[in-house]
Amino acid sequence: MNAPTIASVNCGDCPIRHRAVCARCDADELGALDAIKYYRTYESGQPIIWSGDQMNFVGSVVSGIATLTQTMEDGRTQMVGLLLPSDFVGRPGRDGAAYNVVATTEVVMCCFRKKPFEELMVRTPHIAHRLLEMTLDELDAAREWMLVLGRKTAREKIASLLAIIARRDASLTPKNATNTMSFDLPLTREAMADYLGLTLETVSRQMSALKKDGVIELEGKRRVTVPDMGRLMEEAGDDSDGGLIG
Amino acid sequence: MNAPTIASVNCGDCPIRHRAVCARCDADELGALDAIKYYRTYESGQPIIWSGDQMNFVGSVVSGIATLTQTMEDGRTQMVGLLLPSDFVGRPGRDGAAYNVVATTEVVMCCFRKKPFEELMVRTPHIAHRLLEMTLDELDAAREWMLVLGRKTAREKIASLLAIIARRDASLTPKNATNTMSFDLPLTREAMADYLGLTLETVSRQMSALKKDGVIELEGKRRVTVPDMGRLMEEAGDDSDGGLIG
DNA sequence: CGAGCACTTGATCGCTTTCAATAGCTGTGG
DNA sequence: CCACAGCTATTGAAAGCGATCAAGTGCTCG
Repeated sequence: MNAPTIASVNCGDCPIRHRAVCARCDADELGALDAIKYYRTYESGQPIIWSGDQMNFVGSVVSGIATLTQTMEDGRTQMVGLLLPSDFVGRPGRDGAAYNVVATTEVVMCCFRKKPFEELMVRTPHIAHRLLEMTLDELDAAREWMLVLGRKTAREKIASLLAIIARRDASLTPKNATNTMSFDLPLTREAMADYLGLTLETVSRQMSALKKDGVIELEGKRRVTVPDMGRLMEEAGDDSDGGLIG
Repeated sequence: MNAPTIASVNCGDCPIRHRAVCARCDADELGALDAIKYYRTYESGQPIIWSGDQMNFVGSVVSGIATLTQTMEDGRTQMVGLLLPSDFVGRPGRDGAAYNVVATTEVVMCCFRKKPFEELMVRTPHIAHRLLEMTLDELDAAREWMLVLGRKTAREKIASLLAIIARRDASLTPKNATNTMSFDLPLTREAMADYLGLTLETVSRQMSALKKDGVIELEGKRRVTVPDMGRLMEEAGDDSDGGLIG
Protein backbone atom coordinates (compact mmCIF):
# COMPACT_ATOMS: atom_id res chain seq x y z
CA MET A 1 0.00 0.00 0.00
CA ASN A 2 1.31 3.46 -0.69
CA ALA A 3 0.48 5.87 2.09
CA PRO A 4 -0.17 9.50 1.34
CA THR A 5 2.95 11.60 1.56
CA ILE A 6 3.46 12.41 5.20
CA ALA A 7 3.41 15.97 6.55
CA SER A 8 2.40 17.44 3.25
CA VAL A 9 -1.35 16.99 2.94
CA ASN A 10 -3.41 20.12 2.62
CA CYS A 11 -6.59 19.83 4.67
CA GLY A 12 -8.64 20.74 1.62
CA ASP A 13 -7.40 17.63 -0.15
CA CYS A 14 -7.72 15.35 2.84
CA PRO A 15 -9.71 12.16 2.14
CA ILE A 16 -11.54 12.45 5.48
CA ARG A 17 -12.13 16.18 5.21
CA HIS A 18 -15.92 15.97 5.44
CA ARG A 19 -16.32 13.07 7.84
CA ALA A 20 -13.74 13.70 10.56
CA VAL A 21 -13.79 15.98 13.56
CA CYS A 22 -12.94 18.89 11.24
CA ALA A 23 -15.94 18.27 8.96
CA ARG A 24 -17.80 21.41 9.95
CA CYS A 25 -14.82 23.74 10.02
CA ASP A 26 -14.59 26.75 7.74
CA ALA A 27 -11.36 27.86 6.07
CA ASP A 28 -10.11 29.85 9.08
CA GLU A 29 -10.76 27.06 11.52
CA LEU A 30 -9.11 24.59 9.20
CA GLY A 31 -6.09 26.86 9.12
CA ALA A 32 -5.89 26.82 12.90
CA LEU A 33 -6.03 23.04 12.92
CA ASP A 34 -3.50 22.90 10.13
CA ALA A 35 -1.07 24.82 12.32
CA ILE A 36 -1.06 22.21 15.07
CA LYS A 37 -1.39 19.02 13.08
CA TYR A 38 1.20 16.48 12.05
CA TYR A 39 0.98 13.08 10.40
CA ARG A 40 2.26 9.85 11.72
CA THR A 41 2.30 6.36 10.24
CA TYR A 42 2.07 3.09 12.15
CA GLU A 43 2.88 -0.30 10.74
CA SER A 44 0.46 -3.17 10.88
CA GLY A 45 0.47 -4.71 14.34
CA GLN A 46 2.11 -1.72 15.97
CA PRO A 47 0.61 -0.21 19.13
CA ILE A 48 -0.54 3.38 18.76
CA ILE A 49 -1.47 3.99 22.38
CA TRP A 50 -1.22 1.77 25.42
CA SER A 51 -3.77 1.82 28.22
CA GLY A 52 -2.55 3.86 31.15
CA ASP A 53 0.00 5.79 29.13
CA GLN A 54 0.12 9.53 29.08
CA MET A 55 -1.70 10.87 26.03
CA ASN A 56 0.19 13.64 24.31
CA PHE A 57 -2.04 13.86 21.28
CA VAL A 58 -5.50 13.24 19.94
CA GLY A 59 -6.25 12.76 16.28
CA SER A 60 -8.08 11.16 13.40
CA VAL A 61 -7.48 7.97 11.51
CA VAL A 62 -6.74 9.05 7.94
CA SER A 63 -6.29 5.61 6.44
CA GLY A 64 -6.07 2.05 7.67
CA ILE A 65 -7.81 0.27 10.52
CA ALA A 66 -7.06 0.21 14.23
CA THR A 67 -8.67 -1.55 17.16
CA LEU A 68 -9.58 -0.30 20.61
CA THR A 69 -9.25 -3.07 23.18
CA GLN A 70 -9.54 -3.61 26.90
CA THR A 71 -7.65 -6.35 28.69
CA MET A 72 -8.02 -8.11 32.03
CA GLU A 73 -5.01 -9.15 34.10
CA ASP A 74 -5.34 -12.78 33.07
CA GLY A 75 -5.21 -11.83 29.41
CA ARG A 76 -8.87 -11.99 28.42
CA THR A 77 -9.39 -9.18 25.95
CA GLN A 78 -12.45 -7.49 24.52
CA MET A 79 -12.47 -5.15 21.58
CA VAL A 80 -14.49 -2.05 22.42
CA GLY A 81 -14.02 -0.08 19.24
CA LEU A 82 -13.04 -0.53 15.62
CA LEU A 83 -11.40 2.60 14.28
CA LEU A 84 -11.88 3.36 10.60
CA PRO A 85 -10.79 6.33 8.52
CA SER A 86 -12.24 9.57 9.96
CA ASP A 87 -12.70 8.10 13.43
CA PHE A 88 -11.35 10.13 16.32
CA VAL A 89 -8.79 8.84 18.83
CA GLY A 90 -8.33 10.19 22.32
CA ARG A 91 -10.45 12.02 24.78
CA PRO A 92 -10.11 15.75 25.29
CA GLY A 93 -9.88 16.50 28.98
CA ARG A 94 -8.28 13.24 30.00
CA ASP A 95 -4.57 12.61 30.46
CA GLY A 96 -4.20 8.83 30.61
CA ALA A 97 -5.35 6.50 27.86
CA ALA A 98 -8.13 4.14 28.92
CA TYR A 99 -7.70 1.58 26.15
CA ASN A 100 -5.12 -0.03 23.95
CA VAL A 101 -5.12 1.23 20.39
CA VAL A 102 -3.39 -1.05 17.90
CA ALA A 103 -2.92 -0.69 14.16
CA THR A 104 -4.48 -3.67 12.39
CA THR A 105 -3.27 -2.55 8.99
CA GLU A 106 -0.84 0.22 8.19
CA VAL A 107 -2.42 3.31 9.72
CA VAL A 108 -1.92 6.99 9.00
CA MET A 109 -3.00 9.30 11.78
CA CYS A 110 -3.58 13.04 11.63
CA CYS A 111 -2.46 14.07 15.12
CA PHE A 112 -2.98 17.21 17.14
CA ARG A 113 -1.03 17.94 20.28
CA LYS A 114 -3.56 17.59 23.03
CA LYS A 115 -3.19 20.91 24.84
CA PRO A 116 -3.48 23.16 21.76
CA PHE A 117 -6.37 21.07 20.46
CA GLU A 118 -8.29 21.45 23.70
CA GLU A 119 -7.74 25.19 23.66
CA LEU A 120 -8.84 25.38 20.07
CA MET A 121 -11.92 23.35 20.83
CA VAL A 122 -13.09 25.82 23.46
CA ARG A 123 -12.88 28.62 20.91
CA THR A 124 -14.36 26.63 18.02
CA PRO A 125 -17.93 25.38 18.43
CA HIS A 126 -17.80 23.72 15.03
CA ILE A 127 -15.22 21.29 16.35
CA ALA A 128 -16.98 20.67 19.63
CA HIS A 129 -20.31 20.11 17.87
CA ARG A 130 -18.84 17.69 15.39
CA LEU A 131 -17.10 15.81 18.16
CA LEU A 132 -20.37 15.59 20.08
CA GLU A 133 -22.11 14.24 17.02
CA MET A 134 -19.39 11.65 16.45
CA THR A 135 -19.40 10.64 20.10
CA LEU A 136 -23.17 10.17 20.06
CA ASP A 137 -22.79 7.96 16.98
CA GLU A 138 -20.13 5.92 18.73
CA LEU A 139 -22.38 5.57 21.76
CA ASP A 140 -25.16 4.26 19.54
CA ALA A 141 -22.76 1.79 17.96
CA ALA A 142 -21.55 0.68 21.39
CA ARG A 143 -25.12 0.06 22.48
CA GLU A 144 -25.98 -1.96 19.41
CA TRP A 145 -22.81 -3.90 20.11
CA MET A 146 -23.93 -4.54 23.69
CA LEU A 147 -27.04 -6.29 22.39
CA VAL A 148 -24.82 -8.44 20.20
CA LEU A 149 -22.49 -9.31 23.07
CA GLY A 150 -25.18 -9.92 25.66
CA ARG A 151 -27.96 -11.66 23.80
CA LYS A 152 -26.96 -13.09 20.45
CA THR A 153 -25.80 -16.62 19.67
CA ALA A 154 -22.40 -17.28 18.13
CA ARG A 155 -23.91 -17.60 14.66
CA GLU A 156 -25.88 -14.39 15.06
CA LYS A 157 -22.79 -12.61 16.34
CA ILE A 158 -20.77 -13.57 13.27
CA ALA A 159 -23.61 -12.60 10.96
CA SER A 160 -23.97 -9.28 12.78
CA LEU A 161 -20.28 -8.48 12.40
CA LEU A 162 -20.33 -9.34 8.70
CA ALA A 163 -23.42 -7.19 8.24
CA ILE A 164 -21.77 -4.24 9.98
CA ILE A 165 -18.67 -4.48 7.81
CA ALA A 166 -20.72 -4.95 4.66
CA ARG A 167 -22.87 -1.94 5.49
CA ARG A 168 -19.85 0.24 6.11
CA ASP A 169 -18.34 -0.87 2.83
CA ALA A 170 -21.57 -0.08 1.06
CA SER A 171 -21.53 3.45 2.42
CA LEU A 172 -18.07 3.98 0.96
CA THR A 173 -18.95 2.42 -2.41
CA PRO A 174 -22.46 3.69 -3.02
CA LYS A 175 -23.40 1.68 -6.06
CA ASN A 176 -24.86 -1.76 -6.29
CA ALA A 177 -28.61 -1.85 -6.22
CA THR A 178 -28.39 -5.62 -6.16
CA ASN A 179 -28.67 -7.67 -3.06
CA THR A 180 -25.20 -9.14 -3.28
CA MET A 181 -21.99 -7.64 -2.01
CA SER A 182 -18.32 -8.39 -1.53
CA PHE A 183 -15.66 -7.11 0.81
CA ASP A 184 -12.36 -7.93 2.45
CA LEU A 185 -12.43 -8.88 6.09
CA PRO A 186 -10.09 -6.45 7.78
CA LEU A 187 -9.79 -8.69 10.85
CA THR A 188 -8.12 -11.98 11.74
CA ARG A 189 -10.23 -14.71 13.30
CA GLU A 190 -8.75 -13.80 16.63
CA ALA A 191 -9.67 -10.14 16.25
CA MET A 192 -13.19 -11.17 15.26
CA ALA A 193 -13.33 -13.31 18.39
CA ASP A 194 -12.20 -10.36 20.52
CA TYR A 195 -14.82 -8.22 18.88
CA LEU A 196 -17.62 -10.67 19.55
CA GLY A 197 -16.69 -12.17 22.90
CA LEU A 198 -16.04 -15.62 21.42
CA THR A 199 -13.04 -17.89 20.98
CA LEU A 200 -11.32 -17.99 17.64
CA GLU A 201 -12.31 -21.64 17.20
CA THR A 202 -15.97 -20.75 17.52
CA VAL A 203 -15.53 -17.94 15.00
CA SER A 204 -13.93 -20.36 12.58
CA ARG A 205 -16.66 -22.96 13.05
CA GLN A 206 -19.47 -20.46 12.54
CA MET A 207 -17.81 -19.00 9.46
CA SER A 208 -17.66 -22.52 8.05
CA ALA A 209 -21.28 -23.12 8.97
CA LEU A 210 -22.49 -19.90 7.32
CA LYS A 211 -20.50 -20.87 4.24
CA LYS A 212 -21.93 -24.40 4.18
CA ASP A 213 -25.43 -22.95 4.46
CA GLY A 214 -24.84 -20.60 1.55
CA VAL A 215 -25.17 -17.41 3.57
CA ILE A 216 -21.67 -16.34 2.59
CA GLU A 217 -18.96 -17.40 0.15
CA LEU A 218 -15.27 -17.33 0.95
CA GLU A 219 -12.36 -16.70 -1.39
CA GLY A 220 -9.14 -17.35 0.44
CA LYS A 221 -9.42 -16.52 4.12
CA ARG A 222 -10.34 -12.92 3.87
CA ARG A 223 -12.53 -12.20 0.86
CA VAL A 224 -16.21 -12.54 1.69
CA THR A 225 -19.15 -12.29 -0.66
CA VAL A 226 -22.71 -12.17 0.53
CA PRO A 227 -25.16 -13.35 -2.15
CA ASP A 228 -28.21 -12.07 -0.28
CA MET A 229 -27.92 -9.30 2.28
CA GLY A 230 -31.48 -9.85 3.46
CA ARG A 231 -30.61 -13.43 4.33
CA LEU A 232 -27.54 -12.27 6.25
CA MET A 233 -29.61 -9.76 8.21
CA GLU A 234 -32.05 -12.52 9.13
CA GLU A 235 -29.18 -14.65 10.35
CA ALA A 236 -28.02 -11.70 12.43
CA GLY A 237 -31.41 -11.59 14.12
CA ASP A 238 -32.09 -8.06 12.86
CA ASP A 239 -34.99 -6.68 10.93
CA SER A 240 -34.09 -7.50 7.37
CA ASP A 241 -35.33 -4.09 6.24
CA GLY A 242 -33.10 -2.11 8.55
CA GLY A 243 -30.34 -2.99 6.14
CA LEU A 244 -28.76 -0.25 4.10
CA ILE A 245 -30.35 2.89 5.43
CA GLY A 246 -28.94 3.37 8.88
CA MET B 1 -41.25 8.68 48.34
CA ASN B 2 -42.46 12.24 48.09
CA ALA B 3 -41.55 13.78 44.76
CA PRO B 4 -40.57 17.41 44.54
CA THR B 5 -43.49 19.64 43.73
CA ILE B 6 -43.95 19.51 40.00
CA ALA B 7 -43.57 22.58 37.78
CA SER B 8 -42.34 24.71 40.62
CA VAL B 9 -38.67 23.96 41.11
CA ASN B 10 -36.28 26.83 40.65
CA CYS B 11 -33.16 25.71 38.80
CA GLY B 12 -30.98 27.16 41.53
CA ASP B 13 -32.53 24.74 44.03
CA CYS B 14 -32.48 21.74 41.72
CA PRO B 15 -30.83 18.65 43.23
CA ILE B 16 -29.02 17.89 39.97
CA ARG B 17 -28.03 21.49 39.28
CA HIS B 18 -24.28 20.81 39.18
CA ARG B 19 -24.23 17.37 37.60
CA ALA B 20 -26.76 17.56 34.79
CA VAL B 21 -26.53 18.98 31.30
CA CYS B 22 -27.03 22.46 32.80
CA ALA B 23 -24.08 22.12 35.18
CA ARG B 24 -21.92 24.71 33.47
CA CYS B 25 -24.62 27.23 32.76
CA ASP B 26 -24.52 30.73 34.19
CA ALA B 27 -27.59 32.57 35.47
CA ASP B 28 -28.65 33.85 32.06
CA GLU B 29 -28.34 30.48 30.42
CA LEU B 30 -30.20 28.86 33.26
CA GLY B 31 -32.96 31.38 32.71
CA ALA B 32 -33.22 30.41 29.07
CA LEU B 33 -33.48 26.75 30.02
CA ASP B 34 -35.99 27.60 32.71
CA ALA B 35 -38.22 29.16 30.07
CA ILE B 36 -38.54 25.94 28.08
CA LYS B 37 -38.51 23.35 30.83
CA TYR B 38 -41.33 21.43 32.40
CA TYR B 39 -41.47 18.58 34.87
CA ARG B 40 -43.10 15.26 34.40
CA THR B 41 -43.49 12.30 36.73
CA TYR B 42 -43.63 8.66 35.73
CA GLU B 43 -44.78 5.83 37.95
CA SER B 44 -42.68 2.78 38.58
CA GLY B 45 -42.91 0.43 35.60
CA GLN B 46 -44.23 3.07 33.25
CA PRO B 47 -42.63 3.55 29.84
CA ILE B 48 -41.09 6.98 29.30
CA ILE B 49 -40.15 6.54 25.65
CA TRP B 50 -40.69 3.68 23.26
CA SER B 51 -38.18 2.72 20.58
CA GLY B 52 -39.22 4.07 17.21
CA ASP B 53 -41.52 6.72 18.63
CA GLN B 54 -41.22 10.32 17.73
CA MET B 55 -39.23 12.18 20.37
CA ASN B 56 -40.78 15.48 21.30
CA PHE B 57 -38.51 16.23 24.21
CA VAL B 58 -35.14 15.61 25.71
CA GLY B 59 -34.37 15.99 29.39
CA SER B 60 -32.69 15.00 32.60
CA VAL B 61 -33.61 12.47 35.24
CA VAL B 62 -34.19 14.51 38.40
CA SER B 63 -34.98 11.63 40.72
CA GLY B 64 -35.59 7.91 40.45
CA ILE B 65 -34.09 5.29 38.16
CA ALA B 66 -34.88 4.37 34.58
CA THR B 67 -33.52 1.76 32.21
CA LEU B 68 -32.54 2.00 28.57
CA THR B 69 -33.21 -1.29 26.79
CA GLN B 70 -33.02 -2.78 23.34
CA THR B 71 -35.25 -5.65 22.25
CA MET B 72 -35.10 -8.24 19.48
CA GLU B 73 -38.22 -9.42 17.69
CA ASP B 74 -38.28 -12.68 19.61
CA GLY B 75 -38.26 -10.83 22.91
CA ARG B 76 -34.64 -11.13 23.95
CA THR B 77 -33.78 -7.88 25.65
CA GLN B 78 -30.54 -6.22 26.65
CA MET B 79 -30.22 -3.24 28.92
CA VAL B 80 -27.88 -0.68 27.33
CA GLY B 81 -28.08 2.07 29.90
CA LEU B 82 -29.05 2.66 33.50
CA LEU B 83 -30.32 6.19 34.00
CA LEU B 84 -29.73 7.80 37.37
CA PRO B 85 -30.46 11.31 38.59
CA SER B 86 -28.69 13.89 36.40
CA ASP B 87 -28.43 11.55 33.41
CA PHE B 88 -29.60 12.91 30.09
CA VAL B 89 -32.31 11.30 27.96
CA GLY B 90 -32.67 11.76 24.23
CA ARG B 91 -30.39 12.68 21.41
CA PRO B 92 -30.36 16.17 19.98
CA GLY B 93 -30.53 15.97 16.22
CA ARG B 94 -32.49 12.76 16.03
CA ASP B 95 -36.23 12.43 15.69
CA GLY B 96 -37.01 8.82 16.50
CA ALA B 97 -36.12 7.15 19.76
CA ALA B 98 -33.63 4.31 19.38
CA TYR B 99 -34.28 2.60 22.71
CA ASN B 100 -36.98 1.89 25.21
CA VAL B 101 -36.79 4.01 28.33
CA VAL B 102 -38.73 2.64 31.30
CA ALA B 103 -39.10 3.98 34.81
CA THR B 104 -37.86 1.39 37.31
CA THR B 105 -38.89 3.47 40.30
CA GLU B 106 -40.99 6.58 40.33
CA VAL B 107 -39.11 9.00 38.08
CA VAL B 108 -39.22 12.77 37.84
CA MET B 109 -37.92 14.17 34.56
CA CYS B 110 -36.94 17.73 33.78
CA CYS B 111 -37.99 17.95 30.13
CA PHE B 112 -37.17 20.41 27.37
CA ARG B 113 -39.07 20.52 24.14
CA LYS B 114 -36.64 19.20 21.60
CA LYS B 115 -36.67 21.98 19.02
CA PRO B 116 -36.11 24.90 21.40
CA PHE B 117 -33.46 22.91 23.24
CA GLU B 118 -31.55 22.24 20.02
CA GLU B 119 -31.69 25.91 19.12
CA LEU B 120 -30.54 26.89 22.56
CA MET B 121 -27.69 24.41 22.38
CA VAL B 122 -26.32 25.99 19.23
CA ARG B 123 -26.19 29.36 20.98
CA THR B 124 -24.89 28.03 24.30
CA PRO B 125 -21.49 26.34 24.25
CA HIS B 126 -21.73 25.62 27.97
CA ILE B 127 -24.59 23.23 27.29
CA ALA B 128 -22.94 21.61 24.28
CA HIS B 129 -19.68 21.16 26.16
CA ARG B 130 -21.33 19.63 29.18
CA LEU B 131 -23.32 17.29 26.95
CA LEU B 132 -20.12 16.24 25.20
CA GLU B 133 -18.47 15.55 28.53
CA MET B 134 -21.45 13.50 29.70
CA THR B 135 -21.59 11.58 26.43
CA LEU B 136 -17.90 10.74 26.64
CA ASP B 137 -18.47 9.44 30.17
CA GLU B 138 -21.34 7.32 28.95
CA LEU B 139 -19.21 5.97 26.14
CA ASP B 140 -16.54 4.96 28.67
CA ALA B 141 -19.18 3.27 30.80
CA ALA B 142 -20.55 1.46 27.75
CA ARG B 143 -17.08 0.19 26.88
CA GLU B 144 -16.40 -1.07 30.37
CA TRP B 145 -19.76 -2.78 30.16
CA MET B 146 -18.77 -4.41 26.87
CA LEU B 147 -15.86 -6.10 28.61
CA VAL B 148 -18.27 -7.37 31.25
CA LEU B 149 -20.72 -8.69 28.65
CA GLY B 150 -18.15 -10.21 26.35
CA ARG B 151 -15.56 -11.71 28.61
CA LYS B 152 -16.66 -12.16 32.19
CA THR B 153 -18.18 -15.24 33.83
CA ALA B 154 -21.62 -15.11 35.43
CA ARG B 155 -20.10 -14.70 38.89
CA GLU B 156 -17.81 -11.92 37.72
CA LYS B 157 -20.70 -10.20 35.99
CA ILE B 158 -22.76 -10.12 39.18
CA ALA B 159 -19.79 -8.92 41.22
CA SER B 160 -19.12 -6.23 38.61
CA LEU B 161 -22.67 -4.96 38.74
CA LEU B 162 -22.67 -4.87 42.54
CA ALA B 163 -19.35 -3.01 42.48
CA ILE B 164 -20.69 -0.44 40.05
CA ILE B 165 -23.76 0.21 42.15
CA ALA B 166 -21.73 0.32 45.34
CA ARG B 167 -19.27 2.78 43.83
CA ARG B 168 -22.03 5.05 42.65
CA ASP B 169 -23.62 4.98 46.08
CA ALA B 170 -20.28 5.83 47.63
CA SER B 171 -19.97 8.88 45.42
CA LEU B 172 -23.33 10.14 46.66
CA THR B 173 -22.59 9.39 50.32
CA PRO B 174 -18.96 10.38 50.63
CA LYS B 175 -18.19 9.10 54.10
CA ASN B 176 -17.14 5.71 55.24
CA ALA B 177 -13.42 5.21 55.24
CA THR B 178 -14.02 1.57 56.09
CA ASN B 179 -13.99 -1.21 53.59
CA THR B 180 -17.59 -2.20 54.14
CA MET B 181 -20.63 -0.71 52.49
CA SER B 182 -24.37 -1.14 52.16
CA PHE B 183 -26.90 -0.22 49.53
CA ASP B 184 -30.31 -1.03 48.12
CA LEU B 185 -30.41 -2.87 44.84
CA PRO B 186 -32.50 -0.71 42.53
CA LEU B 187 -33.11 -3.61 40.15
CA THR B 188 -35.15 -6.79 40.09
CA ARG B 189 -33.37 -10.05 39.31
CA GLU B 190 -34.80 -9.87 35.83
CA ALA B 191 -33.45 -6.35 35.28
CA MET B 192 -30.07 -7.49 36.55
CA ALA B 193 -30.21 -10.35 34.06
CA ASP B 194 -31.05 -7.95 31.24
CA TYR B 195 -28.17 -5.75 32.32
CA LEU B 196 -25.67 -8.59 32.34
CA GLY B 197 -26.82 -10.76 29.46
CA LEU B 198 -27.84 -13.63 31.75
CA THR B 199 -31.06 -15.37 32.73
CA LEU B 200 -32.74 -14.43 35.96
CA GLU B 201 -32.14 -17.95 37.30
CA THR B 202 -28.41 -17.57 36.82
CA VAL B 203 -28.49 -14.19 38.55
CA SER B 204 -30.30 -15.73 41.49
CA ARG B 205 -27.87 -18.63 41.72
CA GLN B 206 -24.80 -16.41 41.61
CA MET B 207 -26.22 -14.04 44.20
CA SER B 208 -26.75 -17.07 46.45
CA ALA B 209 -23.23 -18.28 45.75
CA LEU B 210 -21.66 -14.90 46.57
CA LYS B 211 -23.68 -14.84 49.77
CA LYS B 212 -22.64 -18.36 50.72
CA ASP B 213 -19.00 -17.44 50.13
CA GLY B 214 -19.28 -14.39 52.35
CA VAL B 215 -18.64 -11.86 49.59
CA ILE B 216 -22.00 -10.19 50.23
CA GLU B 217 -24.76 -10.31 52.84
CA LEU B 218 -28.43 -10.01 51.99
CA GLU B 219 -31.21 -8.51 54.06
CA GLY B 220 -34.50 -9.23 52.41
CA LYS B 221 -34.18 -9.42 48.64
CA ARG B 222 -32.88 -5.98 47.97
CA ARG B 223 -30.58 -4.76 50.74
CA VAL B 224 -26.97 -5.71 50.07
CA THR B 225 -24.01 -5.21 52.33
CA VAL B 226 -20.45 -5.77 51.18
CA PRO B 227 -18.12 -6.50 54.10
CA ASP B 228 -14.98 -6.08 52.01
CA MET B 229 -15.01 -4.03 48.83
CA GLY B 230 -11.54 -5.28 47.88
CA ARG B 231 -12.82 -8.81 47.90
CA LEU B 232 -15.77 -7.84 45.73
CA MET B 233 -13.46 -6.16 43.23
CA GLU B 234 -11.37 -9.32 43.06
CA GLU B 235 -14.47 -11.36 42.39
CA ALA B 236 -15.33 -8.91 39.62
CA GLY B 237 -11.99 -9.62 37.99
CA ASP B 238 -10.91 -5.98 38.32
CA ASP B 239 -7.83 -4.50 39.85
CA SER B 240 -8.74 -4.32 43.50
CA ASP B 241 -7.11 -0.91 43.77
CA GLY B 242 -9.15 0.69 41.01
CA GLY B 243 -11.96 0.67 43.54
CA LEU B 244 -13.21 3.97 44.82
CA ILE B 245 -11.39 6.49 42.70
CA GLY B 246 -12.91 6.25 39.28
C1' DC C 1 -57.09 -17.72 52.82
C1' DG C 2 -55.79 -17.70 48.06
C1' DA C 3 -53.88 -15.23 43.92
C1' DG C 4 -50.06 -13.14 42.02
C1' DC C 5 -45.45 -11.96 41.86
C1' DA C 6 -40.45 -12.06 42.71
C1' DC C 7 -37.24 -15.05 43.88
C1' DT C 8 -34.86 -19.57 44.86
C1' DT C 9 -33.45 -24.13 43.95
C1' DG C 10 -33.04 -28.59 41.41
C1' DA C 11 -32.27 -31.51 37.22
C1' DT C 12 -31.09 -31.80 32.64
C1' DC C 13 -29.75 -30.09 28.10
C1' DG C 14 -26.95 -27.99 24.73
C1' DC C 15 -23.91 -24.42 23.09
C1' DT C 16 -19.51 -22.62 23.49
C1' DT C 17 -15.07 -23.46 25.35
C1' DT C 18 -11.11 -26.08 25.92
C1' DC C 19 -7.65 -29.11 24.49
C1' DA C 20 -5.53 -31.16 20.68
C1' DA C 21 -4.32 -32.41 16.06
C1' DT C 22 -4.02 -31.03 11.30
C1' DA C 23 -4.07 -28.13 7.09
C1' DG C 24 -2.60 -24.21 4.32
C1' DC C 25 0.20 -20.30 3.43
C1' DT C 26 4.47 -17.41 3.44
C1' DG C 27 9.06 -16.50 3.93
C1' DT C 28 13.89 -18.13 4.84
C1' DG C 29 17.86 -20.65 4.09
C1' DG C 30 20.42 -24.72 2.74
C1' DC D 1 13.89 -26.21 -5.50
C1' DC D 2 12.63 -28.18 -1.49
C1' DA D 3 12.59 -28.35 3.62
C1' DC D 4 11.21 -26.25 7.56
C1' DA D 5 9.67 -22.73 10.82
C1' DG D 6 6.06 -19.79 12.10
C1' DC D 7 1.70 -18.20 11.69
C1' DT D 8 -3.31 -18.35 10.71
C1' DA D 9 -7.12 -21.10 10.16
C1' DT D 10 -9.87 -25.45 10.30
C1' DT D 11 -11.70 -29.43 12.41
C1' DG D 12 -12.56 -33.05 16.05
C1' DA D 13 -13.59 -34.74 20.76
C1' DA D 14 -14.61 -33.85 25.39
C1' DA D 15 -15.73 -30.85 29.23
C1' DG D 16 -18.04 -27.12 31.50
C1' DC D 17 -20.99 -23.36 32.17
C1' DG D 18 -25.11 -21.14 31.71
C1' DA D 19 -29.81 -21.92 29.70
C1' DT D 20 -33.97 -24.22 29.96
C1' DC D 21 -37.63 -26.62 32.11
C1' DA D 22 -39.85 -27.36 36.37
C1' DA D 23 -41.01 -27.12 41.35
C1' DG D 24 -41.31 -24.84 45.33
C1' DT D 25 -40.80 -20.75 48.76
C1' DG D 26 -41.99 -16.38 50.71
C1' DC D 27 -44.10 -12.07 50.49
C1' DT D 28 -47.89 -8.69 49.52
C1' DC D 29 -52.34 -7.58 48.56
C1' DG D 30 -57.02 -8.56 47.69
